[in-house]
Amino acid sequence: MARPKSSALVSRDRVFKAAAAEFAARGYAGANVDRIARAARLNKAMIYYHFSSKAALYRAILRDLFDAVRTRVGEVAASDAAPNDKIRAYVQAIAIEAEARPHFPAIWLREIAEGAGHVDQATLGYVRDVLAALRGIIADGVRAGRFQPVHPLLVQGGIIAPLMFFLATAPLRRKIARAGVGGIASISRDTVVAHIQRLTLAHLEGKIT
Amino acid sequence: MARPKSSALVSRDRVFKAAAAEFAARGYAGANVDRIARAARLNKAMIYYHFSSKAALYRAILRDLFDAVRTRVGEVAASDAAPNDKIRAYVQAIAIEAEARPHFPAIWLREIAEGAGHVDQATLGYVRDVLAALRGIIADGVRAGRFQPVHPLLVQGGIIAPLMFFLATAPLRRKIARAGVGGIASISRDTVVAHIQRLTLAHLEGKIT
DNA sequence: GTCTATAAATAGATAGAC
DNA sequence: GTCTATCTATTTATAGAC
Repeated sequence: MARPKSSALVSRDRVFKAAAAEFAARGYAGANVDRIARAARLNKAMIYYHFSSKAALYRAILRDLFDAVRTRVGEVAASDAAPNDKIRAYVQAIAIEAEARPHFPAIWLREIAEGAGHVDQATLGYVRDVLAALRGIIADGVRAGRFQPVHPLLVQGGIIAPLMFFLATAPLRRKIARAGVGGIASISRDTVVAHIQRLTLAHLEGKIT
Repeated sequence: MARPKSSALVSRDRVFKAAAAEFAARGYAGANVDRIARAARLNKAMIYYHFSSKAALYRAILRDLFDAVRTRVGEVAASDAAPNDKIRAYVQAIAIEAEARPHFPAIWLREIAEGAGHVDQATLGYVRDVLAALRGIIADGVRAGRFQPVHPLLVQGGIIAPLMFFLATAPLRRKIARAGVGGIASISRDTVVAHIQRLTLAHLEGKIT
């Protein structure tokens, strides 16, 4: 069983999860520590017992998020798959970590909007590692004569921006669909991931004029 | 000269501009009415004189933004250009309106993150019109035998998400570049727009497997 | 139209008991 | 580890003078 020995872990984890949802829904400034406490079925003081401040709590969530992506993306880059399969896996890796964290898309979008204002040095390092992994995959493909030498950030933006857009709007699209507007919700996660994989590979393989 | 007759217009406009910058930088909840007033070289009471509340001020900014896109995109759809040129012009239209409003990308990203929580009925109508214009352009292309019948929202997400990502991160990328990391800032607005135009057309023309 | 002063509510953080 | 009570600062919004 994954049951922690100490109840401290349970309570800390409850704070973490509740805070992630609150920050995603309302942003850093809009998040309310009291509301986080209520959602975690605890009181405000417990939040400051586990985390030193609202800002530190938010930074912990950011670190977890980018560390997870860094780890999984690093595994993809280190594998011995072919470059085009690595790109497919790279897109999947980000989608998987995003799905494991419902707060991921909204928080990511907000940090972009904010110029990464809450990102600390550790997290910034993770972001750099992610970009370095992608750069490595592209370089391999170029060496193998399969990819064009395109700018990694252009590739990264083409992957993560639409992916986060579709994941973040999924709840809204379902709501609109329920309100009677047909068709808008009928784009599944798999459709989007497959589409982004194809588009990214077409770009890298120079199939786009 | 475009000089307004009454100074009221000048002051209202100063509030509007200062508020747009504040909302973009800090989000709705993080925005501070006093700071908006200082930036507008006015006092807080003047904001409530021109706009009835912080929420109403924000909604006015949202409406202006989506109305501008709706108008320009509507002109593109109504023109007699070929479908592929209309798609290029559609991408350009959004880029142009975004550049005319430095606050556009950040506010758009935040609204997506928030599930369009501040979007009122009027603004929602503008969003629908934008999507309808794109749907029309695609339908024309399909009738002319030039486009595949792809989902308009998939196209829209593929255009606007990366576009807003690159526009929103431009200041941050410049900052990182100044701090010594080379290469990251070297993606220009024109490069991004051209890239998105090509990718979108490749998608619509079925050039992607 | 523009300002100062202030009301009223909210929210981050801490003290201290258990 | 967990709680209640509270301090303190901030912030939206308004009253009322000029």
